[in-house]
Amino acid sequence: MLRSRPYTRAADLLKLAGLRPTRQRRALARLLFDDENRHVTAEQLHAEARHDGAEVSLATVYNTLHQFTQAGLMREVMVDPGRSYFDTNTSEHHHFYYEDTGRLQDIPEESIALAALPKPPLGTAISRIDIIVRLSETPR
Amino acid sequence: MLRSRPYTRAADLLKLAGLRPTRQRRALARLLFDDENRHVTAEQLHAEARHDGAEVSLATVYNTLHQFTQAGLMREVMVDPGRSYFDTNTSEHHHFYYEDTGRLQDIPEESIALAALPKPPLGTAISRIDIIVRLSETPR
DNA sequence: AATTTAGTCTGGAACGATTCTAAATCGTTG
DNA sequence: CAACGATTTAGAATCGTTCCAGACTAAATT
Repeated sequence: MLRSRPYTRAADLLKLAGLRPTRQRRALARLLFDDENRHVTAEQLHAEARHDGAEVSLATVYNTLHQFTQAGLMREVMVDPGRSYFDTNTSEHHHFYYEDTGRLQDIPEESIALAALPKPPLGTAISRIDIIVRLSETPR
Repeated sequence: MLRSRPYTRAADLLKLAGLRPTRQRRALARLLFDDENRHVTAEQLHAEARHDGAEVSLATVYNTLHQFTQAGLMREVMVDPGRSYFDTNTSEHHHFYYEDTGRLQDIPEESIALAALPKPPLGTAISRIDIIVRLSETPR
């Protein structure tokens, strides 16, 4: 009776995205969407799922992250060459990136803004703007 | 006598950076610095050098790009997971990224600006801010 | 100019992240 | 519950990048 949070958002989102609610997708969706917003790499999520006793292969984690992203439930953030981060917050926002730890964190909406967005060159449209504020630990 | 541009900036920059002007470094420096600013991947630069008849290994291209970057002659730009771009423009500026072609282009200084930069979280300092404006081709 | 020395370059092996593949399994529908 | 198509999987394959040990070369020393 400790199932504090039965099938909440996770299940609904799968249905909404038109993805079959398989055991693996349900487990991952629960980890990703049941609580607050998350920033994960495939490896991290895989480890976490495994740790929870969910049997999911790494390949499936990759597949699933891409499917969720394509369905608009997540987005990919590029901060590190050779490592992909996925973010469950799909609203317009930007990121702090802790260079030493590799942690990613949303920047509060109000504390950053573009003064002027550039005109896209002819024949193109802006598909997205990413602002990454890279942080380094201050030596004390 | 068509050597229109003898040893110009390239050689000086090597000296300035305290790097031995080896055959390979001179060839790469010439490609990178003798004309206007450039955005390249290691593979691209390698192909270009080879095409010019310069015998340089891919490993050396990587080493050299990193050395130039460490010396402050270039900077790395992260736009694509699993592919590193290097930019010869080290002044503060931001980028357009053509998603379909993978091309990178500077955004004119005036046409973009941050209204407010966010306060770095306690114990950290901002080491750099990157703005990537992602472009997609407009279907006509 | 020949020798030494230290920095540099190289091919190929190694690596980590990601994608692919073909066979096994599962969810859904009738 | 049969049967079909979607999904999952382990393992191989691929990609960009880094590492390594030996060969090479620019610069300093004779």
